[in-house]
Amino acid sequence: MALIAPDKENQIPDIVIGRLPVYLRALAYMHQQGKRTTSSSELGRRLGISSAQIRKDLSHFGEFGKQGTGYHVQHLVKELRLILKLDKIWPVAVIGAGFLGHALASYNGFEERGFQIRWIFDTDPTQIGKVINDIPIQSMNELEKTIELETIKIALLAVPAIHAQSVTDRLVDAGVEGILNYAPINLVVPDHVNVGYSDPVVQLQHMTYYINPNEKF
Amino acid sequence: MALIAPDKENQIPDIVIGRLPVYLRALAYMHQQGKRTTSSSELGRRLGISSAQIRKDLSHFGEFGKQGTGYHVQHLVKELRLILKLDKIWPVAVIGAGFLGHALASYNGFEERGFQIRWIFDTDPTQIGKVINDIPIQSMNELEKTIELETIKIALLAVPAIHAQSVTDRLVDAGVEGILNYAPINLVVPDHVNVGYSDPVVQLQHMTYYINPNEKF
DNA sequence: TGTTACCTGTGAAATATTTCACCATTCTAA
DNA sequence: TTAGAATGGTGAAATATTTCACAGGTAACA
Repeated sequence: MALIAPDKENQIPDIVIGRLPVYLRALAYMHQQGKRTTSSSELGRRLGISSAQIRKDLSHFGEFGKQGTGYHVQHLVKELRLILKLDKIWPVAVIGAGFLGHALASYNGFEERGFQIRWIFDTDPTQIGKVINDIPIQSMNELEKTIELETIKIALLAVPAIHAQSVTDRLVDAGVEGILNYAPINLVVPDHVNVGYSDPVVQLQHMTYYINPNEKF
Repeated sequence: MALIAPDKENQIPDIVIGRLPVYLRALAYMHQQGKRTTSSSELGRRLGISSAQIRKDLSHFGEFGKQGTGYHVQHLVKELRLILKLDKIWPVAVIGAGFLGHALASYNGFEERGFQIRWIFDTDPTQIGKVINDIPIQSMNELEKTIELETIKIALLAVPAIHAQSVTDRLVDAGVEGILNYAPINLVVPDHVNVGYSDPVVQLQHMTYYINPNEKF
């Protein structure tokens, strides 16, 4: 008599989810270039990934290709956007209006890929009220109130490392569920909150392992 | 008679290398806080990683801890810096002097972690000659000449996506071996060149898979 | 000194991920 | 109509990565 797993884990590996946005980016680019169809091998060549991996990844979500032909680019773009819940625009808050917060708020590449920066917060009284890319900088005093009122789910965290954890705690308490952290520090958050990290130094230090420095320095 | 592998692969997994900078960052932080010793379990708790993984990772490079006691923070920091070749400062070039290039060049957190921004390049004639954080913006016409003369090995790529691949080709031809790419596009490079990617949208799209949008938008 | 609570480093086991290899299908062109 | 080349989906096999679990070793303290 076989024992049946009561709650068969059938969830898709996170590592697979993490590749989907990369596929989407490449496919959207192809679409923009006027390309109608592509194949797992062509996509793999562009991304430096094996074709089998791409097919296997996509197979978790359905059958999107056609044997002999490949994938219809526009269709696959549409499907990936649905899977990643990008059929609506996600409103996003930027926390911190330093150089980096300014650069993020000024970047116009978010919207066509599913996001819109709608709020900017800072503590500096001399910054508050200034406008970046049509968005007025708000006081951090209004953080919780605004997050709850607007049900903001995603924030870009561009504050000094020393304040990153305390601001994170405030964001989480107010209901934020996704944080992209630019401060060079690890954040502690509850399980239901997703954190992404962007620390250029971490990435550079990863590279230096493989590079031989020259004698000059 | 045993067949002996002629070229036994004994290299350390890249995924392990990728975690070392994160360990280093946390340890340097502890050191700054005045902490003398730590343990794999404490470090793991902070980073959301199992203690076994940390011990296993470090074991690839030697024995740095002491049973019953744990790790001497300052010592482990020193060892990790050696492993990652951070005992000297790596000079770095920023390509592109837009908002992002400006933010990168203005950031003062590089130096204490092993890097120094020393050059900034842009095509815009009205930008050339301007100074950011003591560094004058140079013309892209001087790119190859400067890279070769100074033997620049690492570059931060902050140019529009449309130019990213062609600039990359120039960097690689001139001798750059590590590129941190901020443009939302995949780069094709030879095997010996290391590329890191930083695209906030890719990270946000990864998160949205796990977050339920609210009804408001 | 004896006892207890902690630690590391590490083989072995358990999982997770990637790759292989092949069938069925599609398209092209002779 | 048929042959040949290309392609997706997918179990099975191969690899890679993580976790387990325990033999020492250390420190603190009664």
